[in-house]
Amino acid sequence: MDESTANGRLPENRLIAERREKLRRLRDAGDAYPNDFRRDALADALQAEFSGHTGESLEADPVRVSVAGRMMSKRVMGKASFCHIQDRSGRIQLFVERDRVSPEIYQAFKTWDVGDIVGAAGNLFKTRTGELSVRVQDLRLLVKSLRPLPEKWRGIADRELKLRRRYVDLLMSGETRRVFGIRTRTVRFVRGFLDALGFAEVETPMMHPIPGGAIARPFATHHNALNLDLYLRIAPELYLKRLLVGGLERVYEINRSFRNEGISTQHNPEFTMLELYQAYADYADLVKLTETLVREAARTLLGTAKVDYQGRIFDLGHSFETLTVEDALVRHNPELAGDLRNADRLREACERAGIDSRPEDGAGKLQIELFEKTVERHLDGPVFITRYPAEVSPLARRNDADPFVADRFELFIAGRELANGFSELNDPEDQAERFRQQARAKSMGDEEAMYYDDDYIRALEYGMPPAAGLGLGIDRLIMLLTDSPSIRDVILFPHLKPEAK
RNA sequence: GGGGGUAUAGCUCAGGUGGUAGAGCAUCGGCCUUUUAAGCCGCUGGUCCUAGGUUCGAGUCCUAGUGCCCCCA
Repeated sequence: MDESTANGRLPENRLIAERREKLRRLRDAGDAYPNDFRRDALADALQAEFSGHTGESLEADPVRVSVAGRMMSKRVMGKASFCHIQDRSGRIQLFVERDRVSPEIYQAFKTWDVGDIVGAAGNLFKTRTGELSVRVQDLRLLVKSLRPLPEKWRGIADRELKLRRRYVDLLMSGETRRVFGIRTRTVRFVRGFLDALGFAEVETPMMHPIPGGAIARPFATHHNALNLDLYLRIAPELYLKRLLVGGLERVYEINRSFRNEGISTQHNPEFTMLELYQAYADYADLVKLTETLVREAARTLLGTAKVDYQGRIFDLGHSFETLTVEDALVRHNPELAGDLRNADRLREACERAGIDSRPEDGAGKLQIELFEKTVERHLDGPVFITRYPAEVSPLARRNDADPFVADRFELFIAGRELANGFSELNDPEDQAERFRQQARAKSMGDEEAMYYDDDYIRALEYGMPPAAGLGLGIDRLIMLLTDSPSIRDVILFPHLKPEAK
């Protein structure tokens, strides 16, 4: 346990106090935090280029390098020592000899700690065991680390500490670095994929006077100067569709959105989503686009369309199955065949399944409640579920032949919703009526129901081109690609309760 | 919201039935010029998550709480 110091600064223990004393001596000797060291090589590039060289060739044709990084191990053997430094690319070993760097520097080196950041220059060579290393001629301490790193072999085992001190986790865990490397490259892939199709990346407000675009509870905030209540966005949808009205025709936003809901292995209060809108396209076009995007993401990031997730293989290489909401419901609730739009029968089924329903819920809402409870987790997929009830799709276009349903789909993989898309409702009068229904539901206590958005209706009244839109959970896609069981594993700093004092 | 698990040294973990709190790594001191979980010798280091309770005595048993993890809703 950390002890508070008498002067009320950071909690300290003996190890930190010892390092702080070393820092004090460094300050006395000069600049303790220099920023004039420059390296000319990264560890992995050196490994890639010179690991294949023999010791003899490196002696005959010396390669001088400057490297810098955090000291991750240190082995002092009398008048010579080894240590490994880690930079953003990987690790390389330093060989430090007293009589080469000078007795003074060697003596100082012996007092440095694992975790310190150092810069070194010297010639590459091969050790007796064949490891490419730097025979150090110049060596400097660049940053004194005051806090010890976790135990070198097992790293951080405490899950909470991994999340709270992600900076330490990133230093210690190659697996964590792998996951976030894939995250970075996935986002880059999505941008490249959409840019190539002529989509424009845009940024829309995160603070909304009227939260909209999804069925969810918002976070509230306040603008002091304007004395205005605002909400953190639950989705960028209504702003992106205003851009369709504005003629942008193909837009996307890789957006952070915020939903005031519970936290679980599948939910973080803030999460990253892709939303895109394409004019002169319908939901079937976006089914194809979604399938291609997910498949090519796997191929690009993993080199294969067969994704190993939590011990099971999901093959994204074949065309994905398609199933309607009602067919899926009957598959798992055969007794409902023929009664899928009978609200009374659906309500009975909901009660049997332990679902609380509201008296005002119609057949569509009840269908979806039952779907989420009895069907979703069985959807290994990849499978597109289509024909969602219009009642639960207030922003989606109705199906021409069957107005009970909307031209909407969701993609499920491993029992989880990964994407949601539909043909957009661009009839301003129909949209106004759907907003009125939502507002009624809100006034009757449905906290997730939507607000009536006047400006959005006004935008539609100018005329929004026929279009389709898609939302895709980036965090969930990355969970799939990195074989991560929890959303917290793919978010650098997931939400946690405040640290206990 | 309900159930289960977990919390001990800086880190990773042991601590049958209640009886002076342990190991490895790290730190500190000594030896060691090709090691790589380096090695050898020696010394340190603890609010046993918090608050109550039972008891002569609690890391251990009981109650409540808190963080984290898992399952269910």
